Amino acid sequence: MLNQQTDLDQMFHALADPARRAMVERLTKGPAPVMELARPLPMSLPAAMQHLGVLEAAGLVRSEKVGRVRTCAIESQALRRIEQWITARRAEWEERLDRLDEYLKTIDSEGDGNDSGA
Amino acid sequence: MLNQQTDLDQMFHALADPARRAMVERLTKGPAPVMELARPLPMSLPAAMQHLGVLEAAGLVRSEKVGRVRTCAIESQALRRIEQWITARRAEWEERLDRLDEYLKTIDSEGDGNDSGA
DNA sequence: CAGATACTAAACCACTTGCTTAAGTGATTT
DNA sequence: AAATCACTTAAGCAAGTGGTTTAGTATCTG
Repeated sequence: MLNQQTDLDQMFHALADPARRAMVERLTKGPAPVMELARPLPMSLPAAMQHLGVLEAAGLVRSEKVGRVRTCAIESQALRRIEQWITARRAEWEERLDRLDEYLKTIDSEGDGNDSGA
Repeated sequence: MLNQQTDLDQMFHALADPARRAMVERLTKGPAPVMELARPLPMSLPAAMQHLGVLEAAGLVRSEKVGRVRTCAIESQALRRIEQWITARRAEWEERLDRLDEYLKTIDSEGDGNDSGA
């Protein structure tokens, strides 16, 4: 529970790369071996493996090796964590706008038609 | 519409740093001058300015200079863009689980009451 | 068992990040 | 006008990133 900060760091960082987002997008359609994740990417297999490592370290993907094939799958809870952070910010933001709106209405009905602007 | 890829890269990257997320969190409470965003951070003012630059480049924050004070505010549409990407992935993922569930039910009712479970 | 397959590990290198300090600019206060 | 304030720019540097190639390790296949 302590280092949620670092968790978010890693998750956002992991998603800040098109190759890694492509992997995540592929994995939302179902599990896949490393080979299949790497094939469409314009880079060598070791490079793709490093990206996969970043996704796993961030907790966005989990994988298991059976025989010589490592099968990867998405960890949906991690995505939810990011979603929550963003939703919280938006909620705060929208609540603020609501309060501002209330305040403006208060001012509007406070005095008579006195124009104190400018 | 073209470089949405790059947009997402920049937005996720911008949020992958605790100093920058702190700035965003502060700004969801309302606009603030650079000074106020920089003060709580454990770094020099120029360093904080660079973080702010990353947020602006990503379109998450907009700012305007009046006199010698630059006032910053959040750009809520950008947050919504990220939220949409994540929500889309989760929707895809959950839809897949639903389909899988349907499929399993199909198999289950295919034969008679044969218990094939563990 | 020879050879192909699917990763995995290691060494390396160009480039970018994330700070720093020092100096500069234009507004505002005294 | 002089001093202060709130940035802004620039130069520089240690550390990290994102790729490469090369070589190695277990599987499978014939």
